[in-house]
Amino acid sequence: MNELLDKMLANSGIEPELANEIEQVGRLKKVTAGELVVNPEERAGEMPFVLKGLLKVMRDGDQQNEVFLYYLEGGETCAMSITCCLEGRATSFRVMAEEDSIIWMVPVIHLDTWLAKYSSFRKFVFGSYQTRFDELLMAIDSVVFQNMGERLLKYLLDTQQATGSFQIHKTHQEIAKELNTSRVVISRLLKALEVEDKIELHRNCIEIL
Amino acid sequence: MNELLDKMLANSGIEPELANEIEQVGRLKKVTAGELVVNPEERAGEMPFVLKGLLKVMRDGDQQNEVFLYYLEGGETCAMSITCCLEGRATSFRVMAEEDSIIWMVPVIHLDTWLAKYSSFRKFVFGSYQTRFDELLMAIDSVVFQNMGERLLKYLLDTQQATGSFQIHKTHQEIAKELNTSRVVISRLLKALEVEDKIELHRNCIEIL
DNA sequence: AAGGTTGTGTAACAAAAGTCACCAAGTTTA
DNA sequence: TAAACTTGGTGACTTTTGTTACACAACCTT
Repeated sequence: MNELLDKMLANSGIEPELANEIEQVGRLKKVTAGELVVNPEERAGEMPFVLKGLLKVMRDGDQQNEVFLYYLEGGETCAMSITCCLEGRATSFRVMAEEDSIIWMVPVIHLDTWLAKYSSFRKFVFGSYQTRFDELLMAIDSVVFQNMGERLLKYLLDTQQATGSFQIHKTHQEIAKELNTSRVVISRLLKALEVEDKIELHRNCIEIL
Repeated sequence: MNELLDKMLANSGIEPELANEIEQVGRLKKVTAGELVVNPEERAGEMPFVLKGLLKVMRDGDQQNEVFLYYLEGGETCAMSITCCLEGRATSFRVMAEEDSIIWMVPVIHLDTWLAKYSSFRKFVFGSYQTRFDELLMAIDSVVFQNMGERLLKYLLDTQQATGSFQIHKTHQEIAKELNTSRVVISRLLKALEVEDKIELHRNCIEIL
């Protein structure tokens, strides 16, 4: 019935019986680029399996500021959503669709049962946690140990990696927001990267060389 | 036999049967202030339950730099050690004894069995994950959204909270290292905090007012 | 084509953070 | 007790990052 889901679950090492259960209780959600997937306000109690597309996870600050944490690609799940839903905590982070995406939303109610029953599910969930911890730690690295120029380059390369395209269709203003700095700073540093022949600048588009 | 352990496990909502198993397979480890508890090199495959004392978790950079992430107090466990051991990954972070501490070390081999068998253990482990995620996110907040003066104050207050003492026995150099900056910067900012009557400076000791 | 909007480049300046140099007061060691 | 070392204070300076202001080109709308 749902090819994408079957494929993703099989790839994640999840056994057919559990895959069937996941298929039974979940629902398909399609989001378009820019749309909010997990709202910090509404605690939907669902865990997202990314089937196709690209999501990005952002951390919100006290003011209107925010910072990019990492991308969630097809086949991945959002570990923070899991614990967040489980505990009903309101830790403020946002998951947004970076591209049009297809997601399988599963009520977290079933989590405990599956964890008890399926070793493959335990492996999957703990694997997700490990990956997310790594991503968060790398986010910390980049903020603590790198200067803005290095952070920017890393961001561009991460984006290239996640989207698979060497053309990044974002404005300087958008990038500035994700790195929690100002547009002028980004323009300046991008220009420097262009002089170093690492990128090429066009309107609404940065090309990685 | 081991009062501290029994108390901690009971407080964590772990049922007697599991508590008994944990008691059977673990070993007691005493560390003195400054000692390394989890070495990024040696993958011991053990999960630490902090019974008494205070540990701190640091992230190592590429160079000799490092940054403080959070404290682990009595009754807590190190979620990162769990996944790290499970997956055999070499994510570079360090757990050190901030005070003389008593830890119950448990081989991670048993984790999967316990997760399948005990709902209380699932609750405990996921609770730990949630707490650690929160701490990491707060670490990111403080680095991304705050300036060095605010970070320093937060660090002092966190330390006061964790140790329970209003006197922090650290040199400016040590604090500088934990915040990945230089001694001069810390001395300057501490002096500013003293002028604002938020702290009082002594040799080898900062007093929170 | 005119007029508005958006995106980018850049200069000039301000603030924050990092560096270097040196001094002074404690502490330890010989 | 003198010498050596540790710790902290401070001035002067540099670098990095952030801010303000403005010019201009590309794009869109009508």
